[in-house]
Amino acid sequence: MNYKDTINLPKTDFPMRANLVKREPDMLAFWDEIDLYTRLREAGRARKKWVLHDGPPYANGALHLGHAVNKILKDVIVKSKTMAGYDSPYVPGWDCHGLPIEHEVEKKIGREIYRTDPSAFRKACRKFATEQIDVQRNGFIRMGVIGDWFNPYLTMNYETEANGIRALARIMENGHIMHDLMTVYWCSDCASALAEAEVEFMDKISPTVDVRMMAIDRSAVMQVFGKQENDADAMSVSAVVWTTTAWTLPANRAIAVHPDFKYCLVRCSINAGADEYLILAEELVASCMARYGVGQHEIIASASGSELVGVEFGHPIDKDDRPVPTIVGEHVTLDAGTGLVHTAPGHGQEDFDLGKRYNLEIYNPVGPDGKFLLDVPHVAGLAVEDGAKVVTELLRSRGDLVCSDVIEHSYAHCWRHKTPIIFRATPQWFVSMERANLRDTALDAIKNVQWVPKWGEARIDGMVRNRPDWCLSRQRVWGTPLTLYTHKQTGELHPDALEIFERVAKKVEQGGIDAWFDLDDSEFIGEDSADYDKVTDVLDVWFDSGATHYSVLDNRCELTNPAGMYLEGSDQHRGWFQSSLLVSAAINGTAPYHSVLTHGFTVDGEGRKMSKSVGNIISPQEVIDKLGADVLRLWVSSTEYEAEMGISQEILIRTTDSYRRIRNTARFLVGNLNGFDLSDCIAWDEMLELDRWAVRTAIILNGEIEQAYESYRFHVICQKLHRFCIVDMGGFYLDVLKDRLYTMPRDSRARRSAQTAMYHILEAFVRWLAPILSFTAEEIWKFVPGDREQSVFLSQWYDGWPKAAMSDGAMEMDFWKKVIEVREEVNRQLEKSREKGLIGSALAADVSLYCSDELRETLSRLGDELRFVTITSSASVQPVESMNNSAEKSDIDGLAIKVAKSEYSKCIRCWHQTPDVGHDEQHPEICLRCVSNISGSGEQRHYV
RNA sequence: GGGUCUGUAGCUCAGACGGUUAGAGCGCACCCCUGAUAAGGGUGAGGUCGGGAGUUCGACUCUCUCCAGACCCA
Repeated sequence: MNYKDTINLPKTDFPMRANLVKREPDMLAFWDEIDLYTRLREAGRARKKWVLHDGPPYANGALHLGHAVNKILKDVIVKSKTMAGYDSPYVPGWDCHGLPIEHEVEKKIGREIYRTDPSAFRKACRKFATEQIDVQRNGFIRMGVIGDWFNPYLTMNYETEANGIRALARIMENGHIMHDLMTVYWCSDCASALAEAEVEFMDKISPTVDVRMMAIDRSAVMQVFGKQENDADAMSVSAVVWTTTAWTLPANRAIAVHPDFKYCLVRCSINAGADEYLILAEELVASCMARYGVGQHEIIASASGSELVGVEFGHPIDKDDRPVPTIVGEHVTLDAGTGLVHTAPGHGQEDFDLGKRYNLEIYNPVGPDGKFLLDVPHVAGLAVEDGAKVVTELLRSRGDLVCSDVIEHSYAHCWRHKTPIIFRATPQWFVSMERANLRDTALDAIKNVQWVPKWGEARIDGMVRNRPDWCLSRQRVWGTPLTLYTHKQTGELHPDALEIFERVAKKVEQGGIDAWFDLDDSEFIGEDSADYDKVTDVLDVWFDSGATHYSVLDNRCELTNPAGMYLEGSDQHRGWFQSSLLVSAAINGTAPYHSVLTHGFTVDGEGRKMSKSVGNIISPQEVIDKLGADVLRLWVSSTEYEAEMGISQEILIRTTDSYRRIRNTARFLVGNLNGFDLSDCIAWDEMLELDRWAVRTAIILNGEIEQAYESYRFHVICQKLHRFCIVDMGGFYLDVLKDRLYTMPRDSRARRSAQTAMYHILEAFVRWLAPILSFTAEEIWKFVPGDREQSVFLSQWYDGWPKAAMSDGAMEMDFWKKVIEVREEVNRQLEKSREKGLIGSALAADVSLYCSDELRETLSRLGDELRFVTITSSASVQPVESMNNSAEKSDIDGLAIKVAKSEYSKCIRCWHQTPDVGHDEQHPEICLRCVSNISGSGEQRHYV
């Protein structure tokens, strides 16, 4: 007789080899076929909503790991919320306007069209963005992210564009918008402002000038230096400033000094003239004297920069007509020049900031074409470079040019024209942080948000507290327009500004942002168009995305504002979280989200950021193509996301190992449930104790996992899952179970009991996996016995546990805990015997346990079934007193163990070595237990 | 230079309130099994908790400082 045929081995079509790379696309096709996203929405109709609002990735470029981390974390959360019983719609978005796309398009269709036909240019941008979205969408779908992929929100959708305009209207209505000057990079050839990204630094040879600015009140200056008027000998006293941009001298409005530097009063003769006093930084006196060609000089006195503050000097161009104050500038250095810095607030960022701080005039006499305005004396109509020459000559003729020279330095240039850029203070539109208390409103709103991790709150709080007003306007073409009209003479906004927003929005809804640029002004302001200028600026792209709670959440009925969660990388505290907060606070006075979760950036195995030059970049595509999306998802989920997320080949190998173990555990469960029907389930009271332990263990873990999903601690889930597979299942329960499953009659109570437990465990297990290992879970789902939803995602956390299993089972659990400890000690002794060559398989051994009374009482409960726990041919419990010296003490008090090689022959069916093998004439090679199991009523089990 | 973080065995992670020989799984080494088999089981060796200083009877856990790394600014 071939006893092998009488054994119930696991059998399943569920493959051991995952072959995810091939199988995952099939699963995607399945989800597509059953229209999973729609089915989920139908299923969620009556449920409470929980909305994760997607932060729109920029619609340009290949997906990198950062994208993958972000979208997968979102997907895990949305899926877990769905399985927790919420309706959790996910509408992906894309950020479509803005500079990077303009640049890409410029590369494709050339630079000219941008200026000659902005309308065609915008069209090309729209087309480009659409193509990029297609590529990125496919990538995200391949990762197993479930969402409304073919009905996403795009910031360039006509309706979204229109709603962006309306959002701006609400903000203006609430008094947050202001018009003010700000310095911008400016290219005279482009005749437009440049974004930071359009500026490149190149070496440039610039003329430099050292300019004398005469003290208005000589005696006051002398006093600062501790000198009396009569000490001065009536010699002139001047500050000397140095600059590489002589053309900015007409706009001079201050001299900046460092408060901590020492400044000297130097007596010398310049250009063979009469002796005079110059003020120079102490450390630079020598180099200046050398540069000026002065041999003899005398340092008369010195004073600190802070003492000089407030002293007035004559303007370098306007001379006596315009006194210029000395102010504090922390940015002043001693690298070059004189230590006294010519400050023109209309022509530089730092100068502008100082100008704001000291309430100086922000004077910009240079037009968009890079030429001086016609009302500027001396240089009217000249290009700045020519202006510089005229200014220099003027200074020379007046004797105020102390020295002129050239210098080679790194200077900002337009990346298109390679022309040196200039700074121009130009009127821009701002969201004011103070005008209508936006800063305070936002800071308050921050307190009402749950920040995950907690320190996110301090981070964004600090940023909002210290940020400047938000400059909204950009001199670009591909963006949501600032739909304003200003009066040609007064510069005032059109009185109907708020209504105009709505008029424009209506048109934009029909024809996109081009409606604003292309339609005649009379469409919007009728006859007034003669008196008003249309603002042609577009909005900062951060406004587009920052307004999506208004433009998208408020306008799609499946979504909610505020959202349940925003989730992005930690760079977005400054980016999207903040722009969204400010827009929402400006409109509604509240945050647009209940919670904000941030994750770290991906880094390599050494914790360094990924970069081309280091060559440590791993792309999501590469992982998916080699290992599968589920492995990528497992990596994302098993990595703690609060700090940096490390990835390397080794880490991916470990992740794959872990994946395989999880998969095989599922496969073993499935294989042993082959042919199992729900009607085969055994009642809780009828189940063997070990199986009840297993179910209770799973129930405890189930609670922990649900809790971990709820608190977004996915790496903990991965650890617990893995440990469960290895320690609780493979290392104990399933190993012990094999004898019962394989050798007992197919439909025996004991075997069905095991299957009942395995069935419940599998039901829970597949759900634990689903949010993370979505493809694999769905694959397993089809192998779980019983009728069920078409997709695991249409189910919820498992609650089909036997009712009685939920009751207190602490006593039983304690008992098994002890049994497991004993088993571990037995294993240790078995291993020693193996090392000695005494046994190989544990079934070759008989073990004797010499126990204290207490332990003996515990273990003897299992009777003859103890041997199934130890997986040995026999396991006897003896009193300690009967122990002989061949027993080994264990780490457990009151337990010693003796292992002996069994002398009985091996039952070829169950492999146990027992004295009764061959006692049945008909079955000379097997034990009586097996005889009963194949031809009798079957053995009885109560515990194991 | 500033702000917000991170640094526990080769890898991924645990370690309220400071208090016994710092835990787990993987990997590794060795062994077993061949009825989960491109699987499974067992045993074992690995950290003094980034470095240093301090507070304390006592610190991985508190303070300071240094180093390395990340993000955001300057």
